[in-house]
Amino acid sequence: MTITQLKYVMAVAEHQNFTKAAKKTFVTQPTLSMQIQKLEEELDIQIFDRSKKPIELTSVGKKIVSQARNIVNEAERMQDVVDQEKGFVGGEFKLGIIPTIMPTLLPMFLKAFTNKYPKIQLKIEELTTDEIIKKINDGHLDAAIAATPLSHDKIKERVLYYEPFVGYIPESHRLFSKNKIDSKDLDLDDILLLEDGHCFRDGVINLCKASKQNGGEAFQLESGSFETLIKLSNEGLGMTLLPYLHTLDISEEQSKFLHYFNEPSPAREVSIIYSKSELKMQIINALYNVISGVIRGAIAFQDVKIVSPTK
Amino acid sequence: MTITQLKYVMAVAEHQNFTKAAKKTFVTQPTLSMQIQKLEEELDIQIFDRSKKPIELTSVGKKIVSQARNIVNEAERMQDVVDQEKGFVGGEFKLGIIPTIMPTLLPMFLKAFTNKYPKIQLKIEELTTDEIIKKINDGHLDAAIAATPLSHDKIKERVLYYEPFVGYIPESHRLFSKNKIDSKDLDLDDILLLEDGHCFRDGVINLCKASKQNGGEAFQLESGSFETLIKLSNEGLGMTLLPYLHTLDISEEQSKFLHYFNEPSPAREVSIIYSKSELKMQIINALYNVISGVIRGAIAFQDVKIVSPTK
DNA sequence: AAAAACAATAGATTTTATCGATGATAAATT
DNA sequence: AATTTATCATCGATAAAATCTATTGTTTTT
Repeated sequence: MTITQLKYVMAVAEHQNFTKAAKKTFVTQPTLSMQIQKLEEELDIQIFDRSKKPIELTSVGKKIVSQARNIVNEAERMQDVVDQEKGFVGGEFKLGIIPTIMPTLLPMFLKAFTNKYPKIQLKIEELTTDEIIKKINDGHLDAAIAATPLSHDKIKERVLYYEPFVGYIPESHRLFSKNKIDSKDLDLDDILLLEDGHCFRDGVINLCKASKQNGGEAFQLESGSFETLIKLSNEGLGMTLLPYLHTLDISEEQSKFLHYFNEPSPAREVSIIYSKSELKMQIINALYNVISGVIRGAIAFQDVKIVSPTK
Repeated sequence: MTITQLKYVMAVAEHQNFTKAAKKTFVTQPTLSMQIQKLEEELDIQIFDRSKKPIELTSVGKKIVSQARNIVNEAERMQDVVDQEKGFVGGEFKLGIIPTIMPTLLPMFLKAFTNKYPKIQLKIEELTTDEIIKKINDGHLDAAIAATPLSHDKIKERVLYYEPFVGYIPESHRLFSKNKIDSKDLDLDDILLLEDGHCFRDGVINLCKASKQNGGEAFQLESGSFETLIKLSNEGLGMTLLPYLHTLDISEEQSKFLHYFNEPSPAREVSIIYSKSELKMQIINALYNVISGVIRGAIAFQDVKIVSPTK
């Protein structure tokens, strides 16, 4: 059994196709066939069911792939051990970020980060929480920034900051006169929400449900971005809730519509999350340090009440 | 990097000698030299310091060997995965657990274990340390979980975790005002103990005796379970000491009576123990891996001072 | 029925691992 | 101080392996 064979098995398992897997691993298809056959022979067990079309893992095969991932992960960590000694932090690092965090957080830390760690090539992808969890588990992402807690047993979470919710309330709204608002004031019926799939939407719904017993009413309006929500709100179609960092680049004249919550303010917990296998921990630590550094200057500490980001 | 190379490195590290390591790995010495050089070249780092006269590991070398062991261990588990499927690992396995570990540890790992190894039928028995030793020696137990070190010459021990002692101190007690306690503060006269026969009792007694010279005074009160000790303590009859895992399911209101020790905290060493004959090692390894896995998430690493569990 | 897709096989080639022999160096012994 | 011994590195040869190209045999799609 060689590490190479294990990588081949993982590639074929992933692509369900020898030819494609061969391209990905930069060898020819017969090489994959041979090496995988050799491994199957050595273990004396069938990893793939080649009668199925597309090719499938046998039940043992799934366990073998899972164990192969363990081995390969540990093997890759060897390079980390060496890098650590050399003080070298670099290489490619794939980071996922959920859409409601991406546009505000990324510009805050990206420049500082690439400055401090010029040898790290960050590949950043905007993904939903569900996609992130999948990609972290299969190794297509090294880490991600998302709203937590997710309490997912294969994923570790490290809290970066707590981001309060802020109300954006047009003059026409019943709550406009209140200086500070309270979660008890909220009513799902007149809050503009993001489209389904955003965990921030789920957070808002959880927040409203926590105080009142709302049924499953249809929501009036939904949109894909906070910018649109603000415009709709300006049209008098209802209030909306924004994550705090989004309120920082709202224009002077519109900022009078911002209404903060009484403490403890509802907030989302934002964490850097990564696989339990703890690969590339130096880079994750570097990200953690840089991000929590810039945030320290942007979000004043306050008493918050965390809102769950899941349905 | 190949698994073979890692095994070579481990062998040389162990024997501090290429020639002997070569014999153990059934290859010639030049093979070892070459392969280890190749690995050093690939990682671009020196693993061994060949100027030292028995050859020595460099400081990175030590870390590399440790990581190599991780990789090789995971690689060897691949065979377990296959064996399990073939029914090689399975059947009955008799595990003994001492009473002060059973109720907290068992629920933590049992489900995960039977899930991962459905073909193993665990038969678990609650036994005292003395009974366990007897039953391991005569083959009535395959392994057991107990407080160590026992230094029993026919029994092997493999440490699972270190479990700190935690003080449970009622308001009426002289130590209640101290935030963190110290073993020097302890006085056997006002500590509630388990009944004779529990090694945790002996651990506590050893801990107290280590700091003060107590005579053989009669102890005020004894009980068979921590739950009772806590109740007695709440009645103001004295403080007691609990193993850390027991404190995890203490009610919110009572948790204010918990007082942790200053580091290095006294702790018991908990190990899986088994006969030197090393039968059914795959299952023992499986238990070790699953348990140390769940514990890693439950007990934060800290500096501890091991308390002997024997009279 | 023909074409396309896909994995297995065969044979050739390159690469790699290992071996035996030897050389270099440092410690141990005489 | 000279010699022997122990120990690791190096060299060239060889056996083993991994990989490649070309091809065959199925199965699926058109």
